[in-house]
Amino acid sequence: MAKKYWLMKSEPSVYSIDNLKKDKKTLWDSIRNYQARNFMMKDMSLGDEVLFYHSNAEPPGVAGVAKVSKLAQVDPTQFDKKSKYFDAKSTKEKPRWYCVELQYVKKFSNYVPLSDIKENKQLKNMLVVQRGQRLSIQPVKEKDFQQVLKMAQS
DNA sequence: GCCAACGTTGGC
DNA sequence: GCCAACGTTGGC
Repeated sequence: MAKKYWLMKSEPSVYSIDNLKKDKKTLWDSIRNYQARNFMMKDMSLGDEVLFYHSNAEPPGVAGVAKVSKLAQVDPTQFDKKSKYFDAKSTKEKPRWYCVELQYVKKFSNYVPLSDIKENKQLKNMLVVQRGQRLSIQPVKEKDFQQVLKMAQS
């Protein structure tokens, strides 16, 4: 299967590219949105590359690259009563939430702020620049992915 | 199954 | 901190 590309948002005050760099790998848990979950469950493959996006950051933007290192598995936080992501409607027999594991690839030496992506006409179709687009996991076209990499190098 | 109310996201 | 956009919930 051809490699696919994604953009995944994280608030750096919660989990940033530096956390991932230190951890090497992380479970992308706590996703409680069906569309985002379905991307992880149905569409992601091993080796898919991910733009690591810092949301609610100053400024918001793409901070680096990760890749999918494990396919979707049951999200453990849904069974943790102490977690804010606990879901009483989910059962072990039929878990509701799944998540993939991401592996650190690189942190951009040049952070790519959202404002630069918005100014780049070639990227005007990227979902992240569309108004009101809140989905925390988004598919990205290969040429858009490559363009963001280029911006991170310039 | 409609839709109003409410909660959350996330840029500004 | 504001608020627009969108998802979810729950009454009917």
